[in-house]
Amino acid sequence: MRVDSFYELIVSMIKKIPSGKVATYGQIAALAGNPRGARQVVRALHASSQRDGLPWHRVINAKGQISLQEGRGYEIQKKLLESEGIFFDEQDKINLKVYMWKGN
DNA sequence: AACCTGACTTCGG
DNA sequence: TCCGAAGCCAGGT
Repeated sequence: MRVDSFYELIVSMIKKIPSGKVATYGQIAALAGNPRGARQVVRALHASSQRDGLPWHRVINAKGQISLQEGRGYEIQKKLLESEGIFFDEQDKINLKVYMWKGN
């Protein structure tokens, strides 16, 4: 099977996101070495969410919102984040200034 | 090989 | 501040 170090890197970065914090796709991509690879992060998530074991729900878009649509996991992700103590404002947005993971 | 698609990001009006 | 358009990258058809 084919393994890109970039892909592996993405997965390991996601695993490092601490509970109660979130990271954006672009941020993860940058940490993995490709600032323009946000879409590849999405791909990694799709592939790994099945295997379970990584906090896919802590990855959101640059606006601080969940990118999934209702009935497509949106509610599940929101619930998971709230259970970790993450607060959503009136517009269902997360305050990145407070919850964004600083990386490591 | 060309074209389409996606859990994105950024810039300009 | 909000919305649309363009840019980006890689895998699937």
